[in-house]
Amino acid sequence: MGLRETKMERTRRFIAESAFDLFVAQGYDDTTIEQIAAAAEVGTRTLYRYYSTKEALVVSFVENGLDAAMDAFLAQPDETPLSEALYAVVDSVEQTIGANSARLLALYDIFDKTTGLRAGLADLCWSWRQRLAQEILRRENGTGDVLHAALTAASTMNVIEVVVQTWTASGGGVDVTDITRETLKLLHTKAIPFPSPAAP
Amino acid sequence: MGLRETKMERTRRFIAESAFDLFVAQGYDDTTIEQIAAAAEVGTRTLYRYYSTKEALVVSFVENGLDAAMDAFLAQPDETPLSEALYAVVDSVEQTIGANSARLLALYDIFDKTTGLRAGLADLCWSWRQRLAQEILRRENGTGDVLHAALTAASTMNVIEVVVQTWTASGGGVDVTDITRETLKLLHTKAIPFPSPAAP
DNA sequence: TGTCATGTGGCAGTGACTGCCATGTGGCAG
DNA sequence: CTGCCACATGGCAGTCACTGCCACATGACA
Repeated sequence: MGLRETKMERTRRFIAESAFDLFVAQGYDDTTIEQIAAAAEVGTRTLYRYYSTKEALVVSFVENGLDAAMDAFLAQPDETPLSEALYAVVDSVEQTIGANSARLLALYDIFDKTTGLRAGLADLCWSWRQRLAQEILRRENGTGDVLHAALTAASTMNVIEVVVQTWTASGGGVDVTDITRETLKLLHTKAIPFPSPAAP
Repeated sequence: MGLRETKMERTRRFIAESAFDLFVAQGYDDTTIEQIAAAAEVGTRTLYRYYSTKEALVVSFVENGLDAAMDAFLAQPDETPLSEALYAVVDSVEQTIGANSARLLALYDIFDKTTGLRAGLADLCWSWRQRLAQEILRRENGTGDVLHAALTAASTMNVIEVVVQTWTASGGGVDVTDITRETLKLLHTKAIPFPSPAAP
C-alpha cells in the first residue's frame, strides 16, 4: 500500500471522528458540513468524496460493524451447516458491541435524538439483509429456495436488531451474551405464532 | 365534517395524485416540488403543510396500506388468539395488493428506480413494526415479554416484506395468496436455522 | 527529475425545506 | 344577513445539503 492510500485512509478516519465528536457535542442537525470539514481540515468538496452524504458520516460506523459480521459469515467454509455460519454472524455482532460499547452508546444516542437518521439506518439494515440472502442462496448453490433465503436472512437481521435495540435500551447495562441467548431461545420456542392459512 | 375539512382532504389527495403522476411520467429525482405544487394548483408552502417531505409524497401510499393492516389488527378482539389476529394483518395486506395491483406496481417501479427512496420505505416499515410490537404487548397486557413481542412483530413484518417483494419482483404475475401461503408454510418448517448457543 | 495520474478545494448553482407575514376564506355568534 | 375570528393559503427571503466544473498540488513511476 502506497503512501497515497495510507494518507487517504487516515483522512477518511479523521473526517468520521471529527464528525462524530461534533455530533455528540452539538447534535446532528445543528452541525453543518462546513463545520465538519473545517474540524477535519479538508475542504467540503473533498469531504463529499469520502462520504457522499451527511448521513453516511454517522451510518458508516454501523456499516463497519455489519461488514465485519458479513465477513464472519463469508469466512465460514461451505461445508459448515448454515445454522453455524449464521451463528458466526450473531457472534461477530456480539463481539463488535463488546469491543466498542461506549462509542456505540453515544452513536445510538445520536440516532434517537435525530429522527431523520433512522431512515438511513433502516436502509443500511435492509441492504445488508438483501446481501445476506444472496450469499445464503449462493452458498446453497442451486438447491436453495429464494423465499427460504429471504426469510432466513430476515430472521437473522431480526435477531441482530432486537439484540442491539434491547442492549441500547438498557443503556449497555445488561450483558449482550444474555440477551442473545434469550433471543435465540425465544426464536426456537414460541416466536412465530402464525397459523397455516385455512385450507380452501 | 365541515366544508373546510372535506376541501382539505380533497386537496391532500389531489396533491398526492399529481405527484404520483409526475413521478411516473418523468421520474422522482427529475420532478421538483414546484412542479408538483403547480400541477396540484397550490403554493409550494401549502404543499409542505400537507406533506412534510418530498419522500412523504411517495411513501404515503404505502403508509395507507400499512395503516389499514394495523387497523385490521386492532379490530380483532383481545379474545382471539394472537396468531389469528396477526393473520388478519397479512390478510389485509393481501387485500390491499389485490385491490390496487396496477397502482402498486407503478409505485414500486418508482421505488427501485430511485435508490434514495428505499430509506424512507425502510423507515416506514421500521416504525410500523415498532408500533405493532407495542400493540402486541398491550394486547397481552402484562403477561407478555418485550423480546417476544419485538420478535413476533419483526416476523410479521418479514412475511409482509417477503410477500410484497416476491410479488413485485414477479411483475404482479403470480398470485399473492399463493406466495403468502408458501411463505407461511416455510416459516413453520425450516426458516429458522439458528442453533442454541453452546452451553458455557 | 520530469511527466502523468490522481487527490484537493474553491466557486457558483440547484433544489429541498423553513420562518415570517400579509391576505383570503369558512364557521359561527349576534 | 353581517361582522368577527380562527385558520388555511402563499409569497418571499434565507439556510443548507449536495453537485459540476475547473485550476492547482502532490504522490507514483519512468
